[in-house]
Amino acid sequence: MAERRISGPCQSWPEDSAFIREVLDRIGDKWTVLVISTLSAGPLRYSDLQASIPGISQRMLTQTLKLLERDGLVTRTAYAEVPPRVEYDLTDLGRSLLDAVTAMAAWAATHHEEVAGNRASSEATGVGRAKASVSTPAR
Amino acid sequence: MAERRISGPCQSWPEDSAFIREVLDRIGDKWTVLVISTLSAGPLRYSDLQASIPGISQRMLTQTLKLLERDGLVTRTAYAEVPPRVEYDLTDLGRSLLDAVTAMAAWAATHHEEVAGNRASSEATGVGRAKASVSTPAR
DNA sequence: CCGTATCCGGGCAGATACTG
DNA sequence: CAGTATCTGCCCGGATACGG
Repeated sequence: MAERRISGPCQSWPEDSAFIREVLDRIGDKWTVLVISTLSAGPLRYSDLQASIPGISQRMLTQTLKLLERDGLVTRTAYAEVPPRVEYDLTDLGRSLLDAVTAMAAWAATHHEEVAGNRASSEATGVGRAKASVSTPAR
Repeated sequence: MAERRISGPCQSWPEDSAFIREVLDRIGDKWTVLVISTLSAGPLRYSDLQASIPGISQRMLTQTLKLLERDGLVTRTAYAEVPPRVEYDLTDLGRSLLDAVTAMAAWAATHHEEVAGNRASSEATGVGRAKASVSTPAR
Protein backbone atom coordinates (compact mmCIF):
# COMPACT_ATOMS: atom_id res chain seq x y z
CA MET A 1 0.00 0.00 0.00
CA ALA A 2 0.99 3.60 0.31
CA GLU A 3 1.16 3.73 -3.42
CA ARG A 4 1.83 7.11 -4.91
CA ARG A 5 -0.16 8.23 -7.90
CA ILE A 6 2.33 10.64 -9.32
CA SER A 7 2.52 9.12 -12.72
CA GLY A 8 5.20 11.10 -14.40
CA PRO A 9 7.55 14.05 -14.22
CA CYS A 10 4.95 16.68 -14.99
CA GLN A 11 6.49 19.50 -13.00
CA SER A 12 6.73 22.74 -14.87
CA TRP A 13 6.85 24.96 -11.85
CA PRO A 14 9.74 25.77 -9.59
CA GLU A 15 10.81 22.82 -7.55
CA ASP A 16 8.49 23.90 -4.75
CA SER A 17 5.48 22.59 -6.58
CA ALA A 18 6.18 19.07 -5.36
CA PHE A 19 6.12 20.22 -1.75
CA ILE A 20 2.94 22.18 -2.27
CA ARG A 21 1.28 19.22 -3.89
CA GLU A 22 2.29 17.07 -0.96
CA VAL A 23 0.76 19.31 1.67
CA LEU A 24 -2.20 20.02 -0.58
CA ASP A 25 -2.83 16.33 -1.03
CA ARG A 26 -2.83 16.02 2.72
CA ILE A 27 -5.16 18.85 3.63
CA GLY A 28 -7.11 18.62 0.42
CA ASP A 29 -8.93 15.48 1.41
CA LYS A 30 -12.13 15.65 3.30
CA TRP A 31 -11.09 14.46 6.74
CA THR A 32 -7.57 15.58 7.58
CA VAL A 33 -8.52 19.14 8.38
CA LEU A 34 -11.43 18.00 10.50
CA VAL A 35 -9.25 15.61 12.47
CA ILE A 36 -6.55 18.19 13.05
CA SER A 37 -8.98 20.88 14.08
CA THR A 38 -10.71 18.45 16.41
CA LEU A 39 -7.42 17.56 18.01
CA SER A 40 -6.53 21.22 18.42
CA ALA A 41 -8.52 21.33 21.64
CA GLY A 42 -6.37 18.62 23.18
CA PRO A 43 -5.59 14.90 23.05
CA LEU A 44 -8.46 12.56 22.29
CA ARG A 45 -8.95 8.83 22.09
CA TYR A 46 -10.08 6.98 19.03
CA SER A 47 -13.73 6.66 19.93
CA ASP A 48 -13.98 10.28 21.02
CA LEU A 49 -12.49 11.32 17.73
CA GLN A 50 -15.01 9.22 15.90
CA ALA A 51 -17.82 10.70 17.93
CA SER A 52 -16.59 14.25 17.36
CA ILE A 53 -16.52 13.87 13.60
CA PRO A 54 -20.03 12.73 12.69
CA GLY A 55 -19.68 11.57 9.11
CA ILE A 56 -16.38 9.69 9.38
CA SER A 57 -15.98 5.91 9.11
CA GLN A 58 -13.43 3.79 10.94
CA ARG A 59 -11.62 3.21 7.73
CA MET A 60 -11.14 6.89 7.00
CA LEU A 61 -10.39 7.80 10.59
CA THR A 62 -7.74 5.13 10.91
CA GLN A 63 -6.24 5.94 7.55
CA THR A 64 -6.14 9.66 8.24
CA LEU A 65 -4.59 9.15 11.66
CA LYS A 66 -1.95 6.85 10.25
CA LEU A 67 -1.03 9.32 7.58
CA LEU A 68 -0.84 12.14 10.08
CA GLU A 69 1.22 10.06 12.45
CA ARG A 70 3.55 9.00 9.69
CA ASP A 71 4.20 12.62 8.79
CA GLY A 72 4.77 13.54 12.41
CA LEU A 73 1.72 15.73 12.70
CA VAL A 74 0.07 13.72 15.45
CA THR A 75 1.30 11.33 18.11
CA ARG A 76 -0.27 8.01 18.97
CA THR A 77 -0.04 6.68 22.50
CA ALA A 78 -1.39 3.25 23.37
CA TYR A 79 -1.99 2.43 27.01
CA ALA A 80 -1.71 -1.27 27.83
CA GLU A 81 -4.75 -1.37 30.03
CA VAL A 82 -7.54 -3.87 30.37
CA PRO A 83 -9.87 -1.78 28.29
CA PRO A 84 -7.46 -0.70 25.60
CA ARG A 85 -6.99 3.03 25.39
CA VAL A 86 -5.29 4.98 22.66
CA GLU A 87 -4.82 8.71 22.64
CA TYR A 88 -3.96 10.94 19.74
CA ASP A 89 -2.45 14.38 20.09
CA LEU A 90 -1.11 17.10 17.87
CA THR A 91 2.61 17.70 17.62
CA ASP A 92 4.10 21.15 17.28
CA LEU A 93 4.38 20.49 13.59
CA GLY A 94 0.71 19.62 13.51
CA ARG A 95 -0.17 22.83 15.26
CA SER A 96 1.85 24.85 12.79
CA LEU A 97 -0.12 23.23 9.99
CA LEU A 98 -3.27 24.06 11.86
CA ASP A 99 -2.17 27.67 11.82
CA ALA A 100 -1.77 27.54 8.07
CA VAL A 101 -5.18 25.97 7.72
CA THR A 102 -6.59 28.65 9.98
CA ALA A 103 -5.17 31.23 7.60
CA MET A 104 -6.99 29.48 4.80
CA ALA A 105 -10.12 29.56 6.88
CA ALA A 106 -9.67 33.28 7.31
CA TRP A 107 -9.50 33.68 3.56
CA ALA A 108 -12.60 31.56 3.17
CA ALA A 109 -14.48 33.55 5.77
CA THR A 110 -13.48 36.80 4.13
CA HIS A 111 -14.23 35.91 0.55
CA HIS A 112 -16.79 33.15 0.58
CA GLU A 113 -19.65 35.58 0.10
CA GLU A 114 -17.94 37.13 -2.86
CA VAL A 115 -17.30 33.71 -4.34
CA ALA A 116 -20.86 32.64 -3.73
CA GLY A 117 -22.11 35.83 -5.36
CA ASN A 118 -19.92 35.32 -8.40
CA ARG A 119 -21.03 31.75 -8.65
CA ALA A 120 -24.68 32.72 -8.53
CA SER A 121 -24.40 35.39 -11.21
CA SER A 122 -22.27 33.09 -13.33
CA GLU A 123 -24.97 30.49 -13.31
CA ALA A 124 -27.55 33.16 -14.05
CA THR A 125 -25.66 34.32 -17.12
CA GLY A 126 -24.77 30.78 -18.07
CA VAL A 127 -21.03 31.08 -17.77
CA GLY A 128 -20.73 27.53 -16.61
CA ARG A 129 -22.07 26.35 -19.94
CA ALA A 130 -19.28 28.16 -21.72
CA LYS A 131 -21.69 29.78 -24.11
CA ALA A 132 -22.11 33.50 -24.54
CA SER A 133 -19.46 35.53 -22.72
CA VAL A 134 -18.16 36.72 -26.06
CA SER A 135 -17.32 40.07 -24.64
CA THR A 136 -16.01 42.72 -26.93
CA PRO A 137 -12.37 43.36 -26.15
CA ALA A 138 -11.91 46.79 -24.71
CA ARG A 139 -8.91 47.44 -26.80
CA MET B 1 -19.57 39.70 7.04
CA ALA B 2 -19.26 36.78 9.31
CA GLU B 3 -17.61 37.63 12.53
CA ARG B 4 -14.93 35.10 13.26
CA ARG B 5 -12.73 34.38 16.19
CA ILE B 6 -9.79 32.76 14.51
CA SER B 7 -7.29 34.24 16.89
CA GLY B 8 -6.74 31.13 18.97
CA PRO B 9 -5.80 27.78 17.47
CA CYS B 10 -7.74 25.90 20.10
CA GLN B 11 -11.30 25.51 18.90
CA SER B 12 -13.30 23.29 16.61
CA TRP B 13 -15.21 25.29 14.04
CA PRO B 14 -18.90 24.66 14.23
CA GLU B 15 -20.36 26.12 11.05
CA ASP B 16 -17.44 27.61 9.20
CA SER B 17 -16.19 24.20 8.18
CA ALA B 18 -18.41 24.39 5.13
CA PHE B 19 -16.53 27.42 3.82
CA ILE B 20 -13.23 25.78 4.46
CA ARG B 21 -14.33 22.67 2.65
CA GLU B 22 -15.38 24.78 -0.29
CA VAL B 23 -12.06 26.51 -0.74
CA LEU B 24 -10.21 23.31 0.09
CA ASP B 25 -12.13 21.42 -2.54
CA ARG B 26 -11.07 24.06 -5.01
CA ILE B 27 -7.38 24.25 -4.25
CA GLY B 28 -7.15 20.65 -3.14
CA ASP B 29 -7.36 19.25 -6.62
CA LYS B 30 -4.30 18.75 -8.67
CA TRP B 31 -4.62 21.49 -11.28
CA THR B 32 -6.23 24.58 -9.77
CA VAL B 33 -3.13 25.73 -7.97
CA LEU B 34 -0.99 25.15 -11.01
CA VAL B 35 -3.33 27.15 -13.22
CA ILE B 36 -3.56 30.03 -10.77
CA SER B 37 0.16 30.18 -10.22
CA THR B 38 0.79 30.06 -13.94
CA LEU B 39 -1.60 32.95 -14.47
CA SER B 40 0.07 34.95 -11.73
CA ALA B 41 2.67 36.17 -14.21
CA GLY B 42 0.01 37.70 -16.41
CA PRO B 43 -2.83 36.87 -18.80
CA LEU B 44 -2.41 33.84 -21.01
CA ARG B 45 -4.35 32.22 -23.78
CA TYR B 46 -5.67 28.70 -23.74
CA SER B 47 -2.88 27.04 -25.66
CA ASP B 48 -0.18 28.85 -23.73
CA LEU B 49 -1.75 27.68 -20.54
CA GLN B 50 -1.79 24.14 -21.81
CA ALA B 51 1.83 24.41 -22.86
CA SER B 52 2.86 25.84 -19.51
CA ILE B 53 1.29 22.99 -17.57
CA PRO B 54 2.75 19.86 -19.14
CA GLY B 55 0.65 17.13 -17.61
CA ILE B 56 -2.77 18.69 -18.10
CA SER B 57 -5.39 17.53 -20.60
CA GLN B 58 -7.86 19.76 -22.43
CA ARG B 59 -10.64 18.33 -20.38
CA MET B 60 -9.03 19.22 -17.08
CA LEU B 61 -7.80 22.60 -18.25
CA THR B 62 -11.22 23.60 -19.53
CA GLN B 63 -12.95 22.28 -16.45
CA THR B 64 -10.59 24.03 -14.08
CA LEU B 65 -10.86 27.30 -15.96
CA LYS B 66 -14.63 27.13 -15.98
CA LEU B 67 -14.73 26.50 -12.26
CA LEU B 68 -12.33 29.36 -11.59
CA GLU B 69 -14.28 31.67 -13.86
CA ARG B 70 -17.54 30.69 -12.22
CA ASP B 71 -16.15 31.57 -8.82
CA GLY B 72 -14.81 34.87 -10.09
CA LEU B 73 -11.16 33.95 -9.68
CA VAL B 74 -10.24 34.33 -13.33
CA THR B 75 -11.67 36.25 -16.26
CA ARG B 76 -12.22 34.88 -19.72
CA THR B 77 -12.01 37.18 -22.71
CA ALA B 78 -12.77 35.92 -26.18
CA TYR B 79 -11.60 37.96 -29.14
CA ALA B 80 -13.72 37.52 -32.24
CA GLU B 81 -10.83 37.30 -34.62
CA VAL B 82 -10.13 35.11 -37.58
CA PRO B 83 -7.82 32.88 -35.61
CA PRO B 84 -9.85 32.64 -32.42
CA ARG B 85 -8.08 33.99 -29.39
CA VAL B 86 -9.11 33.63 -25.77
CA GLU B 87 -7.24 35.08 -22.86
CA TYR B 88 -7.50 34.18 -19.23
CA ASP B 89 -6.45 36.44 -16.42
CA LEU B 90 -6.54 36.47 -12.66
CA THR B 91 -9.00 38.71 -10.86
CA ASP B 92 -8.13 40.50 -7.63
CA LEU B 93 -9.96 37.73 -5.83
CA GLY B 94 -7.83 35.20 -7.64
CA ARG B 95 -4.68 37.00 -6.61
CA SER B 96 -5.76 37.04 -3.00
CA LEU B 97 -6.20 33.29 -3.19
CA LEU B 98 -2.78 33.06 -4.73
CA ASP B 99 -1.45 34.86 -1.68
CA ALA B 100 -3.06 32.27 0.57
CA VAL B 101 -1.61 29.48 -1.52
CA THR B 102 1.77 31.15 -1.36
CA ALA B 103 1.49 31.10 2.41
CA MET B 104 0.84 27.38 2.20
CA ALA B 105 3.86 27.06 -0.03
CA ALA B 106 5.90 28.84 2.59
CA TRP B 107 4.76 26.34 5.19
CA ALA B 108 5.60 23.50 2.85
CA ALA B 109 9.03 24.91 2.15
CA THR B 110 9.70 25.38 5.84
CA HIS B 111 8.54 22.02 7.08
CA HIS B 112 8.78 19.60 4.21
CA GLU B 113 12.15 18.35 5.35
CA GLU B 114 10.80 17.70 8.81
CA VAL B 115 7.82 15.88 7.37
CA ALA B 116 9.99 13.84 5.05
CA GLY B 117 12.25 12.94 7.96
CA ASN B 118 9.34 11.87 10.10
CA ARG B 119 7.94 9.85 7.28
CA ALA B 120 11.20 8.06 6.72
CA SER B 121 11.73 7.17 10.36
CA SER B 122 8.10 6.12 10.67
CA GLU B 123 8.53 3.61 7.94
CA ALA B 124 11.77 2.45 9.45
CA THR B 125 10.25 1.84 12.86
CA GLY B 126 7.10 0.42 11.38
CA VAL B 127 4.63 2.86 12.80
CA GLY B 128 2.09 1.73 10.30
CA ARG B 129 1.88 -1.55 12.15
CA ALA B 130 0.62 0.29 15.19
CA LYS B 131 2.84 -1.51 17.63
CA ALA B 132 5.43 -0.19 20.04
CA SER B 133 4.75 3.17 21.62
CA VAL B 134 3.32 1.44 24.67
CA SER B 135 4.49 4.11 26.98
CA THR B 136 3.54 4.10 30.62
CA PRO B 137 0.73 6.53 31.23
CA ALA B 138 1.93 9.58 33.06
CA ARG B 139 -1.15 9.77 35.18
C1' DC C 1 -12.34 -0.76 23.00
C1' DC C 2 -9.30 -0.41 18.87
C1' DG C 3 -8.50 -1.37 15.01
C1' DT C 4 -7.79 -4.58 10.22
C1' DA C 5 -9.62 -6.93 5.95
C1' DT C 6 -12.82 -7.25 2.24
C1' DC C 7 -16.45 -6.14 -1.02
C1' DC C 8 -18.45 -2.73 -3.90
C1' DG C 9 -20.51 1.41 -6.05
C1' DG C 10 -19.80 6.38 -7.80
C1' DG C 11 -17.21 9.97 -9.38
C1' DC C 12 -12.95 11.72 -11.28
C1' DA C 13 -9.54 11.94 -14.66
C1' DG C 14 -6.94 10.42 -19.08
C1' DA C 15 -7.17 9.47 -24.07
C1' DT C 16 -9.38 10.04 -28.24
C1' DA C 17 -12.31 11.95 -31.88
C1' DC C 18 -15.00 15.66 -33.53
C1' DT C 19 -16.91 20.84 -34.17
C1' DG C 20 -16.86 26.13 -34.91
C1' DC D 1 -7.02 27.92 -32.11
C1' DA D 2 -10.30 26.72 -28.63
C1' DG D 3 -12.93 23.98 -27.05
C1' DT D 4 -16.99 19.78 -26.67
C1' DA D 5 -18.46 14.83 -26.35
C1' DT D 6 -17.91 10.13 -25.13
C1' DC D 7 -15.97 5.95 -23.47
C1' DT D 8 -13.25 3.71 -19.96
C1' DG D 9 -10.37 2.56 -16.08
C1' DC D 10 -9.34 3.17 -11.40
C1' DC D 11 -9.06 5.20 -7.07
C1' DC D 12 -11.65 7.01 -3.21
C1' DG D 13 -14.46 6.24 0.26
C1' DG D 14 -18.74 3.96 2.71
C1' DA D 15 -20.62 -0.35 4.76
C1' DT D 16 -19.83 -4.57 6.73
C1' DA D 17 -17.63 -8.36 9.15
C1' DC D 18 -13.97 -10.02 11.68
C1' DG D 19 -9.41 -10.13 14.83
C1' DG D 20 -6.52 -8.47 19.16
